[in-house]
Formats: sequence, structure tokens, C-alpha cells
Amino acid sequence: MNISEAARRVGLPAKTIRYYEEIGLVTPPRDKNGYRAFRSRDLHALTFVARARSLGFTIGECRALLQLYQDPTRASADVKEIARRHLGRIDAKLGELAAMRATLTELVAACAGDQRPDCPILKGLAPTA
Amino acid sequence: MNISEAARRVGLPAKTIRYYEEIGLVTPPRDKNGYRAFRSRDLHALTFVARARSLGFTIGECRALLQLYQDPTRASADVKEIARRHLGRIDAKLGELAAMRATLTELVAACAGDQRPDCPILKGLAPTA
DNA sequence: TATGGGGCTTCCCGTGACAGGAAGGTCAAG
DNA sequence: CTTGACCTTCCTGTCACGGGAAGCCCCATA
Repeated sequence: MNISEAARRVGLPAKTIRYYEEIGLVTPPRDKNGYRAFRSRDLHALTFVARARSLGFTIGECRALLQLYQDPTRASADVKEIARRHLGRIDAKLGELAAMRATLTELVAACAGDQRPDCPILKGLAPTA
Repeated sequence: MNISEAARRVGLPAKTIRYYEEIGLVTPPRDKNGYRAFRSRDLHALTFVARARSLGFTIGECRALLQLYQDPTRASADVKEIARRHLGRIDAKLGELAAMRATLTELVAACAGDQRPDCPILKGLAPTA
């Protein structure tokens, strides 16, 4: 199977699949003409990575998860540890964004949004001293 | 005032301040020895940008906000529009992260996290078919 | 058989917002 | 006079790709 068909099936751009091959996440063999020939295991790996990425795992984490996925002697504790760390990052990010949102919402609510120059948003950003 | 003192006062790394000068957010004059000489207006602008950045505005938005800040004939509507757009981005991001968090939390809860290979997290990432 | 239009390949540059580090000039203190 | 802390520019790397150029390859149609 050629790359565009593989891309269609796993829902990733062909560019991304080439990149994943370059960094060693998948290693599809080549046809005589040099075209990549994707096997079902390649599609499996790509789908796995696509899902992990959509949950926000980094490429490094995807690589580790993929190796665990392909290792029948894995310990689920190792998988869980990676996921827990990522969950921590997500919570941290959620906290940051919530704080930004709170401040911004206040400022936006306080701003008249008309033709006058007076603006609580700019005042909120300006140095206090 | 030299860069390290300016950095200390506005709470930004010197590297970042040089970068902000490079992209034209601040234009401190130079001493005879070539050192940047920060005036209070430069410190004001840097502090303003630092705060806007901490609220998640992009550099482009900071540039626009800074121009409005420095323009006494501005309309607060223009400021508010930038802030509203950004608020929309934050809400979108919060939504994405909340969805990731929900899925991940389920998977992590379902995983025993022991020495056995059976792992609901990996199952959740694996292709269904 | 020529040709035209896809699809495939590699290679290189650009993204955002900086961080790290090398090479070298400058300044104040001892 | 030297040392060490500044400062400067310049180059490279980050993360996860996207865009686009130059050049094969394959198939269908005239």
C-alpha cells in the first residue's frame, strides 16, 4: 500500500508519516521503485501513534508507549507511569489556562469596547508603578 | 541601565529582551561601548509585554496591544477585540485539554499498574479493528 | 508512441518564542 | 596587570511537523 492510501486509512497527513519514519516510529519496507510499502503492522503502529498524539502525548512518550505496546512482557505499571505523568502536565496546563481565562474574562468584561481610548484591559497590562 | 539590571526589574531573561529588541518590540539606544542603555519607557514596554505574554497573548498580539497602549487616540474596541479572540482560543484549548483529561483519567483508573502486561491504556490506544 | 497528469521520492526552509553556548570586546576591583 | 563579571554578536537547537522545489514513476488516453 502506498503512502497516500495509508495516510487516508490512519487519518494522518503523508508528510507526518514520512516524518514518523524518519524518526524511527515506523519502518515500512520499500518497493523496487523506492515507494514505501505499508504493511498492516505499519498501519497499526501509525494508528496507535495517532491516537496517543491526539491525547497529547509527546513523540517521545509515543515512542515509549509503542515499544511497550509491542512488548508482550511489558509491565502495565510502566504504561501507567507515563500516562500519570502526562496527566499531571495536562492538569498543570489546565490550571494555567484557567488562571489566564479568569483574568482575561474580568478585563474584557470591564472594557467598554467603544471608540474611546479609556481601556481597563490596557490598564491591567500596564506597569502599576 | 544595562541589560541584566533591566532583566531583573522586568522579570524577563536577558536573552528574551534581546529577542524582543530584534523583533522590534523595544528599541533601547546604545552606549558608546555598544551596550544597550534601557530607559524607563523601555522598561515600561518590556513590563507590558511580559504581562501580556503571561496571559498567553502571542508576540503578534503583544505587538498590536503595545501599539494601542502607546497610542492615545486608540479605541478600546480594538483592544477588546484582540482580547476576545484570545479568550476564544483559551476556551478552545481548555476544551481540548478537558477532553484529553477525561479520556486519560478513565484509562489510568482502569489500569492496574502492576507487573502484568494486561493494560487498558494500551488497549484504549490500540486500533479497534 | 507521445504526452499529460497524477503520485512518489528526497531535500531544504520556515514556524513560535525563545535557550544554550562559543568567540570576543569591556569594565571595575584588587 | 590580571581576573572575573559583564556585555556583544552569531550560530545552533528546540518540537512536530508544513510548504514547496526538483526530479522519478506509473497509468491512461490520443
